[in-house]
Amino acid sequence: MTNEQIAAVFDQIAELLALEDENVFRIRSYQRAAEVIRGLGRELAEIRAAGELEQLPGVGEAIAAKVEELLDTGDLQYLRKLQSRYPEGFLELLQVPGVGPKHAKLFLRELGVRNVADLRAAAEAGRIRQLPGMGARSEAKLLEALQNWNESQTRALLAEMLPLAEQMVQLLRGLPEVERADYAGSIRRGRETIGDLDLLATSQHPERVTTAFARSGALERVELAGDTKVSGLLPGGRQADLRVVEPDSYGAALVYFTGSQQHSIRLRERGQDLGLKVNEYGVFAEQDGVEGPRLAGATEEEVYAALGLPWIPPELREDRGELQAAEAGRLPQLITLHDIRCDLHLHSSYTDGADSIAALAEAARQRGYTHIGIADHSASLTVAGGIGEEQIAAQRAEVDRLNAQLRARNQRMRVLLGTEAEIRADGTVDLTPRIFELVDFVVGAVHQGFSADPDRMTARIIAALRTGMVDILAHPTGRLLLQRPAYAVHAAELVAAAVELGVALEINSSPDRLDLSDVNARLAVEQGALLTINSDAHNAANMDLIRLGVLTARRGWVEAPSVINTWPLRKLTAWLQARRQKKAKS
DNA sequence: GCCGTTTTCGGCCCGACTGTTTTCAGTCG
Repeated sequence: MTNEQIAAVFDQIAELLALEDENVFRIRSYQRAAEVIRGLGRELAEIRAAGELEQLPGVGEAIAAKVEELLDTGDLQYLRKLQSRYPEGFLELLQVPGVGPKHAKLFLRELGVRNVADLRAAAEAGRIRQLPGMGARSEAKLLEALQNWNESQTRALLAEMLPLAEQMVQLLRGLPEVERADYAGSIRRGRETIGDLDLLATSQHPERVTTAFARSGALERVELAGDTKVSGLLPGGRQADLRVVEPDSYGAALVYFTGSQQHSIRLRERGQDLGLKVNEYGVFAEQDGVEGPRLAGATEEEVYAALGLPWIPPELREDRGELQAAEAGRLPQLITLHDIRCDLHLHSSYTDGADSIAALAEAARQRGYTHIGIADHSASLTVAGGIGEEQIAAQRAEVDRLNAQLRARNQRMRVLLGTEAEIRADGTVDLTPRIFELVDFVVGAVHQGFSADPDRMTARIIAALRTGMVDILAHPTGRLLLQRPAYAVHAAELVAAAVELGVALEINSSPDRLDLSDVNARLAVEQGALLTINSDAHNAANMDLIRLGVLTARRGWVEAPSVINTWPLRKLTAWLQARRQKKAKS
């Protein structure tokens, strides 16, 4: 079983235990274990083989035993037992906004509601309002939630939500009484998919802002509106939450609403140890349960400082060791968009790209880059109009002409020519070494035969790397977010091979790829792999997508020096030269 | 269920909002 599958089992156990009205801390243990497992770079099977399961944070004797059972049998008796107490599909009820374990069980017990369809029928028949603790209002809210449920239940891609978030922040900043406004939540942390949009504003009069926002029409439907909080649905059905606090609390609120929840919990626990209370309004001295004066709150830096920590970049706030690193003064110097000097995976109009090489070079120059790499599809990817040696030779001539022109105009921009080769099912590459008479570098990629099992896929890619023909491995795990699962290969083995062979692993910035993932990027960093962050743009405008790749890299604790896109052109070409010489010798 | 250079037992983050059971439980993040 994959880490993701095992994490999903623990999430399910947590939901079932909540139905059982179990101790909340026991429930939280399973949730925490699930999150820790999702954040692992290594596969659980490997960690188990090394006898290190119980060394994972949040994994003790009981959970370790369950991991082992899942790895050995692909099944878990404990889960089966819990599941057997509820109808199939019952847990889906908990996905309906406003329905928690208590109500779900009430519906089952009193009305025989077994799934979402039953619930809808009961609500439409007016039977919910007859239940103890429920009324006509509860029933109406439930019906409304059910109506919007389908459209809002899937997560959205980061790229889809970022513009929406920026738009909302602009709107908020334009409201009277608003002093500051920002987006927070998982979008500020740069997560690859986003569940809902968290917005934060400051004002001396929070209630005026929440009222104005609720009336602004920004939300298609307002679900909840209080003095400091508004929730509702954006056009398109995405959930949005606005919180408004006073300026003195801005930093504390930003920390809190940026999360992650686990990061917030760790901060509050740390506060407790120091005799401090941490909430979204600030850090307060606390004695015998009595809240003392506010020690921090206006800025994030101040809040972290009150807890004896340096400011932690939002992308790291996942409870994946960032507090320990901060305490030890070992936070990474995260790569920034500003560090990027080039984009090495661009498609031109020679194949399925929209723009000429010259247009791409100019777009890159405008972005402050000093060089780019064209990597059009090679001949065997016919669906993308892949090109053979003859056309690559024509590209070479054009690139040489263009570089001469750029030099003549004293423009600090150079074009490297690459090609995106196919890694075939047998682990060979659809090119011969002669290609290096024409191109400066080769990007290797798998575009077909994805259904192969992970063992075979891993062997296939590593074999391709061993040919020495591949300088950059594009979108290494082949996932497609919200479409195709993340584990097409054994990432850890792939990283090890890339390190051994000096191949750069790509963080592909396509919105539905972001591959390597944050977790795998971190694994690569820890193993000392070279990385490359590329847009994979098929037109000049999409070169801006590299921002997503940089966010993903930051989530993976990536620092600039290990990313070849941050290197000066001279260093990059020297690296490629050295690889060619090594290949020639072998 | 996990965790611990003050603990191997007794803790475990904190607050907003809603609807309804007039004092709070349920849900959410």
